[in-house]
Formats: sequence, structure tokens, C-alpha cells
Amino acid sequence: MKVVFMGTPDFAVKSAESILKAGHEIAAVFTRQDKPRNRGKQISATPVKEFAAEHGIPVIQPKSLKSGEDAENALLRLHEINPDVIVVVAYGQILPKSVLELPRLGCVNVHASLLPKYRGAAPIQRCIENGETRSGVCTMRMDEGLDTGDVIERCEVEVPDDMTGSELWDLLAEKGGELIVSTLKKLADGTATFTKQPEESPVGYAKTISKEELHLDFGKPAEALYNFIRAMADTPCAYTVLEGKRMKVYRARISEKRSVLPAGSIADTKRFAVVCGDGNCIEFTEIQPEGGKRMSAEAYLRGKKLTEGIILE
RNA sequence: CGCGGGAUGGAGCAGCUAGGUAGCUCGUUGGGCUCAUAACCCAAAGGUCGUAGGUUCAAAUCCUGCUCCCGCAA
Repeated sequence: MKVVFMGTPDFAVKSAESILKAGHEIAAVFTRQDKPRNRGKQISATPVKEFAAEHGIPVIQPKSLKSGEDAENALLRLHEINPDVIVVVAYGQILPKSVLELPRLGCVNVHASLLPKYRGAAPIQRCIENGETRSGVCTMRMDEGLDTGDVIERCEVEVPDDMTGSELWDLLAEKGGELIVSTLKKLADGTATFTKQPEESPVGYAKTISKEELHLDFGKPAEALYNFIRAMADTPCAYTVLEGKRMKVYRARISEKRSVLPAGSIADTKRFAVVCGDGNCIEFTEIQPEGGKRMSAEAYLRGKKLTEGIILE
């Protein structure tokens, strides 16, 4: 089939790879515009763009698909290409009706949750944050709503209680790649089925992760903090502030220790145990101090002498 | 030229402000003690202090260039 692929992060690259490997033609790739990133504000391409470059696929990077010159040009290109289907994976832009209705077989989206749960921008992290034990990936025929289209196929996975956001991210990227290939096959031979989603999602939208919320709130219970830390690891990564310096927290575990010290206090300087809102403690096991490298809490404590009772902000 | 932190035995750090013997917490190796241990005691090995140059009687420390690592911001 002739496919147009729309996506941005590495999560989407997996699907693009699978589609190529399955023998489909990717006639063009849409991805978000290059932005200045990183230290020294260098311009950097999106992972999907790099993928396209490696495979000699033309790249289109419209500012918007809804209106403006870019949108008009993009739509023209799409008409020229006349794809059988458009596959959208974590593209980051809303597709207008004119695009949704353009391909013969419609637009198919790969979404990293068990729809109708966790519609929206950050399904993977929100799922772990909420302590879910199951997650998965779905393909759906897109409509104008946000992740509300009819589900074509789904793949469920177990989420062990120590899995991190990035681990689930990689797993679902892989599964998503397999699923989209299967879905394309069914669309091609007409065996695809379309299951309507309920109007309401049982858990609301998986809203974008804001910078503010990455700052750990020790007023929460230890279990909530534990789930939050592993959900955000390794990126974007939760952090706290120790003596005015930011410290990323990559891994933690719930401590058997309890304490009457105020929330945020360090209860055990040998193990980096911090008091949480419910009196239980959470132990950081892998951290990164500002300016330093990522290291085990054990290594960090060898060099840094903590004082019991000091408070993390 | 976006802002900032950093590079010191295998790991994590202190020492730099006011230049003058290489330090701490661990790890490693050997020995001791113990029913036993991430326990304790004794001993040892291991460092061109990122790199190049400058100042100086003397530089980890002050000055300059360079390389690499990292946080923020985007």
C-alpha cells in the first residue's frame, strides 16, 4: 500500500520501520518542525525526520495542517501523492477533516493506551502514575475527536509494579509497530472491524506533563510518589531540590521505615529515605545531582554528607 | 555567541577564596576476629589532580586557550 506517515518522536519511528519492513511504500513523512534544542540552542531534527532521511523518504514539516499557507501546500502534496492510508503515530498536530477524509482507507492512529482509557498526550506516563497493572496499544480509525475514533485492533500488556515509563514506552512502541502492520493488512483485504468507543473515558484525559508537576510533592503518600517517579523515568524525570540544587530522581522504592518528621525531611541519611505525606518513606536509589552525572544513591551518599532532618523542597 | 555547574587513585567527593608534604567515605588485595554479617580490627596497593601553555623559588590551587561531561532554558 501507499502510505503517508505522520509522527514525531522515536516512539513513532518503530511503527514507520515496521511498515517499511512489511513491504509498504511510505510515500512521504510528516513530522513537526525542527526546533532549537539542547545546549547552545542547536537546531535538531525530529527522530522521524532522521528516519526518513536514512530511507530517502521525502519529509514535509508544515507548521499547521489546519490553516495557513503550510496547510494548503501540505494538502496539495497529499492530493498529489494520493495515499491509500495515512498512519499517524504521536504526531503532535490535530488533523482537520480535509486530511482525515483524503485517503481511500482513512487515517489510522496508533495510540499507546487501552482505549477508551488514557486518551491524549501522555497515556504511557499517566497509566503508570495511576498504578495500572495493564496497558497496551490500539489502532483506530481517526475521527475529529481526540483519540475517540473507532478501535480496529488492540494489544494488551502487563505492567509489572516496577516498570518505568521509558520501559513501557519502548515496549509499546514495539507492539505498536507490530499492530499497525496487522491493521494495515486487514484494511487492505477488507477484514478490519471497527469498534465504537464509549463517549466517556473512564479515567479522563492523559494530560500533558507539565514542568511544575515534575517537582516532587512530598505531601503525597509514598505509594503515589513511587508510581510518579517510575512513571516519569527516565524522561522527563521527576526531580526535587536539595539545598537549593535540583536533583533528578530516576529510581526509588518504598521504604519499610516510618517517620513522624514533616513531609520532605530526610529520615535516613544512609539510604536517602525521605518522609512522605502519609508518614511512610520513599528511598531514592538512583539520582542525578545538578551538574553531575546519573548515579546510584549509594555512590552519591559516599561523597555527600546529608544531615538527618533537612528538608527537600 | 542563550544561562549555569563540573573534570582530583576503581566509585562518589573534599582541598582552590588568602599557592608550599594528596585528604575523606567506600571499593580492591592481604591478614586477623566471629557460629555468622553491607559487622569490626590491622596492613597494603592504587593519583600525569581533563589537556596545552603562562605567572612563580614553588601551581590541584592564580591567568589564558582547548577537549569532554552535565543541569536549565527552548
